[in-house]
Amino acid sequence: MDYYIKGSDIIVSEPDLDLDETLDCGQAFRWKKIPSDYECTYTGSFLNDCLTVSKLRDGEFLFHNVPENDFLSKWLNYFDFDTDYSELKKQFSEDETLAKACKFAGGIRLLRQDSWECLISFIISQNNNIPRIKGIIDRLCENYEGRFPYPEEFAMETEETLAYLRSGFRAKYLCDAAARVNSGETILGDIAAMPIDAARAELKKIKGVGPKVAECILLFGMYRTDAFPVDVWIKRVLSEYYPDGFPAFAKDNAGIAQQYLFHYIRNLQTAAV
DNA sequence: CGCCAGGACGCCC
DNA sequence: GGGCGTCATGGC
Repeated sequence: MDYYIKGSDIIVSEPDLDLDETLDCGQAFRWKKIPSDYECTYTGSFLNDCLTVSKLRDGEFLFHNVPENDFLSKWLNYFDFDTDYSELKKQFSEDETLAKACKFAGGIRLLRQDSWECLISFIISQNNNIPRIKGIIDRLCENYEGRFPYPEEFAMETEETLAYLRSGFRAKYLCDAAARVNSGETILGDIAAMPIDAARAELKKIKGVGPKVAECILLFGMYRTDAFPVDVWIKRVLSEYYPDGFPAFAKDNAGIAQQYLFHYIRNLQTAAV
């Protein structure tokens, strides 16, 4: 990744980034594609921090009105710009199916999101579809002036006060999660540093957090790249392409490989196989 | 109208 | 420890 400053903006060169594939692939839910004079523009947030980013051309992006300090301290990390995805994809491509997946959606990057925001977001995600997940999170943030509520704020909510979310049976899970985090019974920063099986067990103490959601929090909210969320789509991939198990060489970055595979299998009809 | 959505829980055996 | 009905809500 290279960047330079142009007025109040930052221009970023990064061949291994596609905004659609990265910001609208089901790992984050607060990014919106908005009309603009550019080929593609997204606006969204990460906790309190808002950003508008446009594609100028393949591999070149405009970060609107971002001070260099903010870019270096927040967005560089959020977009995982210090990781060489070309190298990762090269490693993955030893495997035939992964090679196809990387070729199909090579602009996916793993966003380094906030663990608290991920915990809430992926509790909402269970047995739900992406448009509705986004709607619920939109209503939540609108209620907090467009930002994501802090644990101490969310812990004040009850199933009744959360009715406006229309999150259904998940409201009681959200309350339990907020109460645990706010009381210190669950310390997400500590969990992020635990051996992965201990971290899984600790996350699953939260009501509404099962194997899949725990894995998503580890991968998307704690940058545990060895976490491997298995949903119906990945189950299909595993049974069809990896009956003898997932390739061991990709184990440390299995979660990132999972992102390519998830996108690939979901769009298999449009992917030139 | 029924079916499904990046699942988890509670209860059953 | 695996199998199964149930859980709100909304888009199709």
